[in-house]
Amino acid sequence: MSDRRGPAPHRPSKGERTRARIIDSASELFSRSGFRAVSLRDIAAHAGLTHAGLLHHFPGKDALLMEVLRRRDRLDAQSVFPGVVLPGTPEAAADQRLRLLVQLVGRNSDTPGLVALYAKLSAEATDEEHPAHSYFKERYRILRAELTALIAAARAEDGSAGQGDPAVAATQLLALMDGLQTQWLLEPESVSMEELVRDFLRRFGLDPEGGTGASGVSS
Amino acid sequence: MSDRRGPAPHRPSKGERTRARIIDSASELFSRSGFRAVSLRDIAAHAGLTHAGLLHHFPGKDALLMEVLRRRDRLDAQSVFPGVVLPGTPEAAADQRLRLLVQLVGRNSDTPGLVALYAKLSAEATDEEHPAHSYFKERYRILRAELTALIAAARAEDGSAGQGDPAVAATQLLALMDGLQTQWLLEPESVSMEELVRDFLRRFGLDPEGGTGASGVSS
DNA sequence: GTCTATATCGCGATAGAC
DNA sequence: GTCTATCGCGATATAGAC
Repeated sequence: MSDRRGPAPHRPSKGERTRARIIDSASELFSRSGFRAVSLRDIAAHAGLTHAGLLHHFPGKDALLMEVLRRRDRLDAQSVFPGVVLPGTPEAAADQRLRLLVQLVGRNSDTPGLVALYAKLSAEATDEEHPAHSYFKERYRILRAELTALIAAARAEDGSAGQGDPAVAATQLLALMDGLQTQWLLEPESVSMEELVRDFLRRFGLDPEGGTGASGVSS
Repeated sequence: MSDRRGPAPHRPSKGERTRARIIDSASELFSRSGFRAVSLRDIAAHAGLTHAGLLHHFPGKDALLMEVLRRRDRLDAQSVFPGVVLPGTPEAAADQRLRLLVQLVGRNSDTPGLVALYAKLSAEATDEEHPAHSYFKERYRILRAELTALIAAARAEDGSAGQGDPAVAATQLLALMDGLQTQWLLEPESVSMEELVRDFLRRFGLDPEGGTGASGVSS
């Protein structure tokens, strides 16, 4: 009954603000040290309450993890695959979206903590029993499908058809991005993720342009 | 002295046999459930002693892990990079060794437990403080160097020079193999690691032959 | 040299007071 | 909505029995 306007900005209650603070803290600590190494007590202390207080807002550590993951994925996907996040959103031209993808890879170099978290989690989550198992399974399924469509569209655009199965290229591209993260985390100076992904795309006749000409490896 | 012949086969003492039994048990359990999920008590029980007894032979869980890793790496490297394991060993032709590499990728599909262990460990080990950090750093450095030399040699053999920097291809190939493992562990039916690696090599003008013609992805 | 028993710690989780 | 108190569990450290 107040005089609010606009599409329900939803003023947060105290509980909702606490919840958000907890997710922020969890995201930061998980990014810094991984899932297993961080305790609920650590997160709670960082957010300014006790671990029992935290458990009032989330049923358990696993549920908290999922919230952190979902928030990050949602933000990342928004730029390259807007249609997945908000169905019906018009998508940019394929070659423009390929550029965005390469940029996203480059931007990941600014948050090594989060990159490491994903690397650890996607490995941990290969266990059937891991709380995030089905989440990652679904995530890869969607990413493969979206990348396949993106590659097919990019080829249709510049007329270079028949360079092999787009699904094969998509699976390889996804694997390349994942694998480069491990090498880059171990030795950031020696591996330029962005340049190596760009080179890979060029080899598939998908030139995302804007390259610097650097080789992508040193040492 | 006895009438032994040959290069000192070194008859094992009781302690050495216990040590070997422990490494066997650790290898099996780590492969089945990963590093974190297996306790020293589990390993000790499997090897027929208590966890404190085990700690008499190894200073800690980490040291035990390293023994398991070294043994596996040594066996794998022997086929593709014999020169690294036994310096001075003559190496087969490059194109023959590429075939061995692809076969090794295919053979990994028979031991999902070990593949999962490596995936988890290489992610965990990106932390500076992880006990296996420098081991993995060195491992990737060596693998990149050896793969670079192998690719360069293969190109020299069949006369197809100037297809781009071999070091770039080597880094990408290594990343591809790692990344494919994650996807394959999550959904084995949908990802054929061997075929996707073969396809990648073909695209670089390095045809390891013997392919089946299957696409490497389904679903 | 080989191993066991015991003690201590920090974890995730729950119950109930305020 | 947050606290204190407490549970059972697994990892780790040490003292000392065989």
